[in-house]
Amino acid sequence: MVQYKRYVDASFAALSDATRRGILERLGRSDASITDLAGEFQMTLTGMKKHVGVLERTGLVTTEKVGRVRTCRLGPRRLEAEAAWIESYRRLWEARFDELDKIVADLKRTDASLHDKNPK
Amino acid sequence: MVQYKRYVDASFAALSDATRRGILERLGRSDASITDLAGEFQMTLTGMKKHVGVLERTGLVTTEKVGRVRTCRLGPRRLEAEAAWIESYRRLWEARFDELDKIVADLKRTDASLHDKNPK
DNA sequence: TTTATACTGAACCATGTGGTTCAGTATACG
DNA sequence: CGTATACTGAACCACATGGTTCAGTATAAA
Repeated sequence: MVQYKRYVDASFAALSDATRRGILERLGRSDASITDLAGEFQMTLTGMKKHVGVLERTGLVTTEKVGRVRTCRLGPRRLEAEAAWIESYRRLWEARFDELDKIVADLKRTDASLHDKNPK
Repeated sequence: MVQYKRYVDASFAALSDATRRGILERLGRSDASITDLAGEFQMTLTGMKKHVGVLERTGLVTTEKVGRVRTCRLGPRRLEAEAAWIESYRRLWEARFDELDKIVADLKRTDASLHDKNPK
């Protein structure tokens, strides 16, 4: 459970970087080597390796080294827990604002009846 | 567009901390002061103020100070862009793996016909 | 065997993060 | 008035992040 939370932490953190989101989108089109990715995102190999490492640690990317080249592909994680958290938050948000609407409506009613009884 | 990306960056970063996700869930139940939140999440007022500041900057929380107390409530942002990104990623992931399945199927077919022509 | 390619790791750097303490300010209460 | 409450800002801390350079190692190609 704590472990679960940490995974969500790590995934959201991984997604908070535009380059890493770009890498995921890129790997959605086709697999790529570190050199490919470094070229496309204008970064040193070392820099790209680090980003791939972050994505790999969260399970969003897997890699395999054959000869000199390390091929990167989308990993097994599908952001289910993250999608679920966001969806449940959105429902919470709706519920909360419905509730506030009700309170506002009540206030308006009270206000109206005050005006009825005590206009001024 | 760049600005849009930065907002997504900031939201995902804000969500990468379990305490901040907890604060959002808590505020979904009812509004709360900094003192309330600091007590519930066992943290100093200053520490909590910082978390609220992060959430406020991303629009996930709004606050209003009346007298001595600052009341925090859920803000206008509903994580639409973030939910959309994750959903589109999940579709990409499905498509990519369907494609890989097809490749594997092709390989199996080729392999089978090789066996037909050249059993060994 | 030499040379070029592809990656890797260590070390460094500036900046950000998640937390603290301490010293305030502003407001409410008696 | 004096005192307690609620927050705020500055400063500090250890550590993480996003990037770099530089010096390797391992493999492929000529």
